[in-house]
Amino acid sequence: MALNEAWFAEMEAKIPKGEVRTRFAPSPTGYMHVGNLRTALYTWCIARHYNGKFLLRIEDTDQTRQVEGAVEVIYRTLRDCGLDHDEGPDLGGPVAPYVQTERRSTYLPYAQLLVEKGAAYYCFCEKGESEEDSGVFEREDDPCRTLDKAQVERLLAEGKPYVIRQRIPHEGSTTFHDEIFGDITAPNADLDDQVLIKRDGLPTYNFANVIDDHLMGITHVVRGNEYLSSAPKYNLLYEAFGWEIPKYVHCSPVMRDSHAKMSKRHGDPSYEDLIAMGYLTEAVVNYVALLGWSPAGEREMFTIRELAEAFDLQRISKSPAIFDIEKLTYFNAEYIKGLAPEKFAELAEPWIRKAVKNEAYNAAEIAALLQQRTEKLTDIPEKLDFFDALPEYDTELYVHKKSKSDEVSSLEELKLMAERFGALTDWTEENITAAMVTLAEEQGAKNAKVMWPVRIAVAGKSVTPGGAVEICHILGKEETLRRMNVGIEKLSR
RNA sequence: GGCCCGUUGGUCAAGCGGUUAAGACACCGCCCUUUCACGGCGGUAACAUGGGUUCGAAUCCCGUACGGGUCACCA
Repeated sequence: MALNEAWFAEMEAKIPKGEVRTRFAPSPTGYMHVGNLRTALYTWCIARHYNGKFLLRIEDTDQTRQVEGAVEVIYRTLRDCGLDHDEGPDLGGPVAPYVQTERRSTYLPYAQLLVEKGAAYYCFCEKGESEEDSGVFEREDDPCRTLDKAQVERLLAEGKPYVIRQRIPHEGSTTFHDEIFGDITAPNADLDDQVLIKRDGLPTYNFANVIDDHLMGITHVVRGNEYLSSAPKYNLLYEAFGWEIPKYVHCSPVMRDSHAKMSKRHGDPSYEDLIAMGYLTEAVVNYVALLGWSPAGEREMFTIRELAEAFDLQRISKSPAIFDIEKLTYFNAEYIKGLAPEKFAELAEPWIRKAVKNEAYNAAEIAALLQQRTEKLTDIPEKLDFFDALPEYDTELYVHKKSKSDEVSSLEELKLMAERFGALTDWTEENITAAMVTLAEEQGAKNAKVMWPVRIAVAGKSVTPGGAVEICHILGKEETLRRMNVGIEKLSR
């Protein structure tokens, strides 16, 4: 079959030049794991750092692994994280389409071109025939490797199913350069004649990637380092075509422990899972950026824009990083503390209302107590369980050495405070504070001697967000007095 | 098994021939404080291992061990 020179020229002509172009090229599996997110982030950072373009390409050449709604998860995650793309299936662009199955017709001609150049060959073997199953380590030559042109033409004419394989030299070695790992050399004899075009006519990942990266003008190929060992084969492909080799950036994986990567299979959280677990997007992105990359200074907190600005390929680490949810939690707490109070109140309200159904209790006021002591939004409800109903509690709680408080003294203080609270006409925090402080002063005691028992009485637990003043204020005068009387009764027994 | 890659405290990591081997999380202690937190201060804790090279090695070279990747018509 004759190759269409004009068509190749047309494809080449479309390739944008003179700018940094990176791409995030996920396979739509319906699950954006943390490692994926990090790869996307680094890829985006490179593009933004150099004022280049960031593209989204969907690699869906595996027909057996299509997942409903998977592409939406990708769009949603990228959007939520602020990883905006300049070109993609939804936006179009100069080198559209951006979905590999929609580009299916572009791969075969390139494979044929390779055959023409002698760098690939048709293989008519049955599936697996020329391939050993794992466990056998000696590879024999594919018999189709030596088929002559006439034989190939005849078999093709017969309509015999085929794949196209890359013809790897038996001799010599291939060296490629990786931005992170440096120069890596592998003996050609260890490389297999990988399939380029599958029996179903679609390209393999390895082939589609090279073709698309070239045709889309990708300058930096960022991906997981599981591709490190196939990189020599990509180089051979680029060289056979006479194309410029992009910069390779192979990132080491994000691990769940020292042995295994983060994975859905092990039940490790995806980006969306983390959000459901009460983590903030900004915290997740910031934390994930620091897994495998470190900034030049000592600063750790970065907005996504600052990450792009600070990003430097040289500072990506070679070794894998274990995902530590404790440190993520720390980042999250920092981000929560840094939120504008109104913003926090807005985010916290649904969680507050999970525990506090009584609308009389002001959510914004409760949020104010929570903000400085919340690590994850999901922690909120359990902190507030005492608002709707005073829990059963033991009078032991009234004993607190540091406050010089015990059951006997507490009974006294509660009685006196109940009286004074009862006399208050204006239930403001100032007045509540003043009432308690005055009593303490009169007794020549520390404020805690009064405040401790009051807080225990109104909350029924020793650990609460906020102190006696805030809680009493939110509960209101009536409920405060009622709870104090419950305490007085308990202590009188 | 071949090939490739990696290895600094429990974790993330700085370091790129001369450092008392940073910093952060976690942990522990102290201070602050109306609880718990927050915050402040301090502490415990590391160069996988054996050989070289060098006046000098966490940094360079080789071996070993351990871990990971890859060897699919999956990506």
